[in-house]
Amino acid sequence: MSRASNHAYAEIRSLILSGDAPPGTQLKEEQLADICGVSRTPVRDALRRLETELYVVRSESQRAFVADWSHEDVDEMFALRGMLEAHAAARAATRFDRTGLDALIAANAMIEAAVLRERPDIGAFLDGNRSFHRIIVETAASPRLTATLATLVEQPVVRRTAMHYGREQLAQSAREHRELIQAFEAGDASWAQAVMTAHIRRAFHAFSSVRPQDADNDAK
Amino acid sequence: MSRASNHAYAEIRSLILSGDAPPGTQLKEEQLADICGVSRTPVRDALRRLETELYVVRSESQRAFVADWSHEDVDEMFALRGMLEAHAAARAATRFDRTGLDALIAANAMIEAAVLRERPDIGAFLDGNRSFHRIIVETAASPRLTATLATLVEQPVVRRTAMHYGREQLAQSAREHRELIQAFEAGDASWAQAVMTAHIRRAFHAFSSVRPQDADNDAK
DNA sequence: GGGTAAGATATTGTATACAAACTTTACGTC
DNA sequence: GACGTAAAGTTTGTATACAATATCTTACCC
Repeated sequence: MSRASNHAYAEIRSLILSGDAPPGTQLKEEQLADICGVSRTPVRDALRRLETELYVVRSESQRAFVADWSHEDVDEMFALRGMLEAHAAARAATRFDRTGLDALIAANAMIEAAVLRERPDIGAFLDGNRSFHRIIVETAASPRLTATLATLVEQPVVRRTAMHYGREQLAQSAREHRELIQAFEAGDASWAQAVMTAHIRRAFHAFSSVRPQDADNDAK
Repeated sequence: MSRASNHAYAEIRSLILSGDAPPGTQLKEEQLADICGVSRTPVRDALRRLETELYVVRSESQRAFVADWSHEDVDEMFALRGMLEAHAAARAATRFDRTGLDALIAANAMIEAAVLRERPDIGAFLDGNRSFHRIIVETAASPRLTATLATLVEQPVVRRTAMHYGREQLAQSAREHRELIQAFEAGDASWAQAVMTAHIRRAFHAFSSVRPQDADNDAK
């Protein structure tokens, strides 16, 4: 996809993630076109993409709205992601080479450095985390799996979770990554799969323990 | 999506499934617009949809081609579908009511009737099979799961598999459905999940045993 | 006063024209 | 003859105008 289309996608997505367009907000094509400085055509493309990623839902009459993720939705998303990422980890375990492992180790080093600061750097943590998981999914070498996981992007949720992680929870995340790396180095698919399942499951419970009023503050 | 858009989607999809547009064929927007009798705009929408469903792939320069499903791709797709449908079965097991179960029983009765004819009716088998699985996914009541499975449509593959099923294999399918119904009636999530996993796994192996030259004949 | 229908307004869907990008071809140079 | 480059042709991307459809407003009838 091209320049205008990507730009519209990024812009609208950030409207949603920043909270400027809270759940339930109607997304009108013309209005978005104005905001993004492009015509309606690329906006429509962007909305379709955001729709498959479930950031946007459509009414019966095809009007677009910012999706409202209920607790149950989040639960289901974590369950699906857990299954699929664990599967990715299992496949990746038999496919990693030294280069890939080193990249993984580098990503986790970045995460650990972010955690060890006086005041943990959430932005750097998230960047490292994203890299770490992306490397695993890519190593799994299954285009279908990659495409499927792409429609389950949960960055807003991960972000909200990480914002409320204490240093200890962030550090625990990095430790779990270390164990994953061990499993990959051993080429042990079952081990990798189990650790990943637990890793995502723990993140879910960390998310669930965030009280709604705290989460709301993210948007402000 | 609206009339023209849906029409283009259905038309292009059938071009691919019928074999008129074999894997690797370039899909040019203008040419498709002519065939479908609509303008390029709805064709573009349709191509985007087919792209997320992996019927269509794009070159680096955004040109669209009919996807070529390697044996490995099919393997992966069955693995993903197996995981997700088994998960759906587990969720559905705790959610079925009498109405839903009766619908399931009716769908399987249709399948068994199709199998018992002198010459098994593959079309009716496929219709019943589709209903059966759809009821389960709907009962699982997870919009995300439904959306995810929708991007893993494998009707071409199921079709090819069923075409080469003997009567015994078709009957075995129906028996597995019966066991699924038992698991649902017992409300036993683990049981339902295990039976569904085996059901899909067996289908994969039935598919794999179809020799490529036989499969090619389907298109003719 | 409430409900309904008709008109007005707002929003999305489609077609078409033009712009940008990529591919191919043909020509010139080494 | 091979390689590089530029120009022509092909294909996709974007903008805009118009059509269809949904939603809202208002006025009228009961």
